[in-house]
Amino acid sequence: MAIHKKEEFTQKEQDLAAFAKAMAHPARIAILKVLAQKNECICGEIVELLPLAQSTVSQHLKELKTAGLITGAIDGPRSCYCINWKAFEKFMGEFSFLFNKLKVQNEKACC
Amino acid sequence: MAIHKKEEFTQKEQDLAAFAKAMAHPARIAILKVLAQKNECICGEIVELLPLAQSTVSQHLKELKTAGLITGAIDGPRSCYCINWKAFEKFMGEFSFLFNKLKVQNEKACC
DNA sequence: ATATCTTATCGTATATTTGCGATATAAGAT
DNA sequence: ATCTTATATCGCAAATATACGATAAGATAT
Repeated sequence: MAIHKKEEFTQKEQDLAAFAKAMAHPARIAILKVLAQKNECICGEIVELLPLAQSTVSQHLKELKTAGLITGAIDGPRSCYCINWKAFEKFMGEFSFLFNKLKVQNEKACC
Repeated sequence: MAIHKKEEFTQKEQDLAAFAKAMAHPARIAILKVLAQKNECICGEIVELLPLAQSTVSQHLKELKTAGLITGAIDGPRSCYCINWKAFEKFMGEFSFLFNKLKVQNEKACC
């Protein structure tokens, strides 16, 4: 790859790609699903639900947190995570804007 | 990574992750944007619009096609690509179902 | 048949991701 | 202070992704 070319795209393109990347792994999808279903913020419960080592789950949580998809707070000896609904809304909205809106106009694709 | 663990997740989780992965690069977001904006199916025009070599763009197109996000057809000496709106609708719908629906119930997150 | 134009594929270098065990950190219990 | 419990981080190995030039393949024109 030599030199990254990612910087040559627009900020919005990079942001959408980063959002997608954060979800581009079944483990992270599964984590988000758990967090979405249980209103209570979870922590080590996730480790038990996933077929992965604790350190690996922690790494995935960190990635989701860095991407802004979830929030995390320390709760005594354990950590508590929640979905960041606002970030979700923002990105889903942008995707819809980019594609669904255009779809209405251009439904008849040529191939 | 030694052994892939992806297979240990549900098919739906894997599918959503694959969909997200296909969009997890600004170049592919940019390609989708171009295809969404121009109703005409494009080909080498994309190469001119992106800051990437022709072979790299071709590779990204292949990934999008493999993921089912775009369709491709040979048109004389050139290739013609279009967005697969149905796949888009399907995946966006699943994301909405997974997260937006739940959001209504659980808006008051604890962190 | 040859030349040209467009796109796909191959080979390869480098960067990033994924996963785990081991270890650190931090809070609470004994 | 020490032990346990929960979580984060480090270090490493293996797998994937990214990018490009070179080359192949296919269509059209000369």
